[in-house]
Amino acid sequence: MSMMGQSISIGELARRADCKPETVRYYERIGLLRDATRTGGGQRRYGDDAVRRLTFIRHARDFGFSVESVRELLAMSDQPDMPCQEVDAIATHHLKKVESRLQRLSILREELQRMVTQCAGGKVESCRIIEVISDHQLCITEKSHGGAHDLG
Amino acid sequence: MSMMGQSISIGELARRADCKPETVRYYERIGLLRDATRTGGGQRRYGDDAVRRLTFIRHARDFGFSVESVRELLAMSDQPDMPCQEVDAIATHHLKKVESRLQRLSILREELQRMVTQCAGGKVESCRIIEVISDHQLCITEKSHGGAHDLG
DNA sequence: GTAAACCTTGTAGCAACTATAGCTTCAAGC
DNA sequence: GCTTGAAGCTATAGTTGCTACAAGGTTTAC
Repeated sequence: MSMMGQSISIGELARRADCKPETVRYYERIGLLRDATRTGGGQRRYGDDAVRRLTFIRHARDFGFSVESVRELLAMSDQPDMPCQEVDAIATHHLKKVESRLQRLSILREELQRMVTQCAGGKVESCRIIEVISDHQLCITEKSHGGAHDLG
Repeated sequence: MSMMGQSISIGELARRADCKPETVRYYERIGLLRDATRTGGGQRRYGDDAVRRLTFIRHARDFGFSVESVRELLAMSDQPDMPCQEVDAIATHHLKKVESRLQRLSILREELQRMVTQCAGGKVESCRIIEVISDHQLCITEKSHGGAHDLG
């Protein structure tokens, strides 16, 4: 137990875990963080345990674990005596996803590289990029590229 | 001009471009596809041009181009006489994004591999996976892993 | 005592669809 | 011509993981 008890404001907590107050409130709302104790005026105050917990969450998210996976990981880390098979299962599953995404992305890179390299810089009419997008036949791979999401 | 004119239903169109009717209606709503002609009863009917356009859209999306990029690519492919610099710029920009995502994902893979390999399969208390998530110091890389999104 | 900095809730927005509900229309068989 | 079942219609809400308001209330430092 720290001497200070619950003395950290939401802004300070967010700063320590490198996120924003809105995110902290969001995690509370969806039940990743417990309801904070409040001041007389209704503001949230946290202790060091909350800093650790939020740091764990942010780091797991940073690893790409979904919020639901983080929820499970948290539940398990709260049960230190349990065997860690499930933890391992979640991490392994996640690793597989990362690996398959990597594979599809590297196919995509090749395809895009080819497109860009072959574009002679003339008119749209004869643009290789437009051609390849128009005609799947021109792709190296038969299959789809996996719809590489959220790359802007 | 085809003999058939506008005779393809939304379901058939979706099938030909490998997507769902909902997606077609969505593309119409956001202006990627022009408003379809309608039967007396109000159902959409399409011609071969719509098949080509939708196929282009789906393929571009499959390449990971954002809807906004697709919109620009479509506008350009509608102007065959223009120089294709902008097309090239969009594709090159996208390629860069793919490359940087690839880099971050492969760092992530290493990190996850290390975690999973070092997990001895004992109790949660001493689980390497939980430890690494708890303590960023244990990571190979100083920086964040880039918050690998949407991997499930 | 007051002003700046911080906090509160609730709601809406982002991307790119996907799904649902409750209804209407179409095409084919009889 | 009639029935039936698949497919279509609109409108709206849900998905994921936050982020960004608006319109106020609280704390803290001077």
